[in-house]
Amino acid sequence: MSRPTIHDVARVAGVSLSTVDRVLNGREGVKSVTQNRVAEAIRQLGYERNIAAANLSRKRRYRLLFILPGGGNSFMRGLEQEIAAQMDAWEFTAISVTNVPAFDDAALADALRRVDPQGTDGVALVATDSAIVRAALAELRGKGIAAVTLVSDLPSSQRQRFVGIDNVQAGRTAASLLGRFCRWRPGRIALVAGSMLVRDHAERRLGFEQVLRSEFPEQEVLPPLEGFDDQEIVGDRLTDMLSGTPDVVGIYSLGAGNRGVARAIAPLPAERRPSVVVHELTAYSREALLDGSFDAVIHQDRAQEIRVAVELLQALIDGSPIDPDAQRIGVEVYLRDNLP
Amino acid sequence: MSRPTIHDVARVAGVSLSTVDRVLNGREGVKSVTQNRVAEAIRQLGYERNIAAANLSRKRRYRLLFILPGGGNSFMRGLEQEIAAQMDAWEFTAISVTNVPAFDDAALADALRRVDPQGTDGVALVATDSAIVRAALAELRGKGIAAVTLVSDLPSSQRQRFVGIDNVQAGRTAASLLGRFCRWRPGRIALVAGSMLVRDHAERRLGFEQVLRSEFPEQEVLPPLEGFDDQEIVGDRLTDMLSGTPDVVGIYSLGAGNRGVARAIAPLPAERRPSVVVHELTAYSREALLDGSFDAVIHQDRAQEIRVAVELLQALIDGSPIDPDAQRIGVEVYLRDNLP
DNA sequence: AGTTTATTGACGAACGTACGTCAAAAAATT
DNA sequence: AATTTTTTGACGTACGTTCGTCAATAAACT
Repeated sequence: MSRPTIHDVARVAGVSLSTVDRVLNGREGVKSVTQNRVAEAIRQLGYERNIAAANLSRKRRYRLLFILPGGGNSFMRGLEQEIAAQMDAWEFTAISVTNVPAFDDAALADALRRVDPQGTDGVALVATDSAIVRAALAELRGKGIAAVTLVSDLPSSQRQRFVGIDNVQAGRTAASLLGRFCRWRPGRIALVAGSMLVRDHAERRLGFEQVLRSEFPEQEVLPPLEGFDDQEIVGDRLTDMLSGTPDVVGIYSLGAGNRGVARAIAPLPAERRPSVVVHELTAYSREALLDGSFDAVIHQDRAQEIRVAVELLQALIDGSPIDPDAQRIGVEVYLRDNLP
Repeated sequence: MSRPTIHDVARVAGVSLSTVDRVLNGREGVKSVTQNRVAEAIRQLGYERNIAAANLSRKRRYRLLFILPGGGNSFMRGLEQEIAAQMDAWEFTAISVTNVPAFDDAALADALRRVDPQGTDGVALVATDSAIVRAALAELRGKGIAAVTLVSDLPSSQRQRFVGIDNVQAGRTAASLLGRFCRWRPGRIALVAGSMLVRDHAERRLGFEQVLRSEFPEQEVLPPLEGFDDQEIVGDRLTDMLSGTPDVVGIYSLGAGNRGVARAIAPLPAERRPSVVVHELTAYSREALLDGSFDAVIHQDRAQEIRVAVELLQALIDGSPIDPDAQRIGVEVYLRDNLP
């Protein structure tokens, strides 16, 4: 009736509890014939480890470290809050957070080198793309510490996984929306980026232009306006552009600086108002959706990103199997009417 | 360093383990002064129950029953698969599934009455709106069995919670999308429903018309076409309508019958093709998004619905507190480019 | 003071697993 | 056959909680 236990496995395999335990936990000193007997009993009974009991017994503590960019980036601060909020939902897991200056690869590499191998089992970091970070990451992994990248990936490094959205897909989705919003309205489309030096932004732009070119070839995309994720700069430059280019019917803002976008379009008369798609659902972008300044927001679920990162690190530390589906972070679309 | 246990609580409160246990589990026979002392110690230490250990000890088994409409409804079959898939992810929980004929309130009421009060702790049902179902539900609850409605609600009944999307919000979202897709293209909008007797459909229509009337008043909505969730009927009636009404620029299909919608629009020349928004992401609607027949799909996450239903029932059975946020099922929007 | 009742404590077994120690048995080596 | 090595078993303790029993104490009644 109830789930089989190691006792049942031992009985069926005709061995002692100790032997089952040795097999189960990969300890040495068991003949392969016996191992097979045990494995067969497990298969036959459909035995599954009771993870709760196992953790209870070994009193395992996963000690994880999150390394996030500091500064006023509201997305990162949101992530931090999310970690704090989930902190005590994780049994057997202690999470600490370190801040490093944003876009500073040397500081990040330094932080990685400083990680205490005795007191840390796994690290999640928001990567800055650079050779010294790759080197520091390799060093970290050499000490036997698990590592995943979060939000921003670092390909061809020693990081074991990446947790975050597919930014090309995000850009494609924005194009898919904006293309449809503006399909029957002649005009051009403006792109507001933070900086093309940031990997995420470059990928989003790529995806956006892919789809717009192939599916909405009648729509012209203006060259991207760099706003360095600063609302002042975004506001000023976009205001400039809009006054010089009266036929803008759509705006895609693929970085931060949502306030700047809102400020630039506010003075426009209703009939000239372009359709606007931005990134990240926050208190501000939410308001802007509700009052009609923005049409859609592309979002990534921070809570889920943290959850997945923690679960992934736990699995990597244990060497237990990983479900590739469960790791996916979806590109979410919010309009005024399906806000959570 | 590690989390406090009941031992710590007992020590700090200056009482025995038994007393802490009695307070924690709401057993009687503890003076309220002592209760307060214990409560204070808990607060002071930030003690949190170790649920794994608790469940391990009490070897609790939640025995849950899901009652779903039978038949070929692919959404319901998907739910069933989801239950099967999650089955062994739930420790201490045994789930069984019963099918009843769809839209048959007598059969549903009968199934509810047949529930074995000894072998069942909680029930999740897809409700059919009817008085006899309400009566059967009240009877069930009278036997001390927890009950939640799933996907389709039954307001003002004894059901303790509802798990599913807000269908008014779903309709609003569809209108928000379709309104924007068709904003600069003169024409009318067609509505394809299953039947207005079904609560979900009625709510979706309500939300759709709310938003379209208020935000896109220039767009005219045609009276809804009833397709009874049958692709043949939907296909035929929609084909008819489209030939008689050449200025249809948007279609919202708020029930099943997606294949019928696709069939009706297939023969139209590209420039007359309307924007199409439908419900539920399935293998078919996915294909239709990819080949451009459909523009957007409004979706509800079946896996999450099952997960929430199970967790909710567990909490209701235990009488433990319920996090209202965690129960929410979001109205998801999928385009060709953010498909999972 | 004596009696009843309410409250508290002490204890032990159980849940399923981990892990360490020591001895017994089996196998492999001289 | 004697010895060493490998493999296995037996057993105990621990993890944090639940739950039941029984005794001890405190408080509330005659």
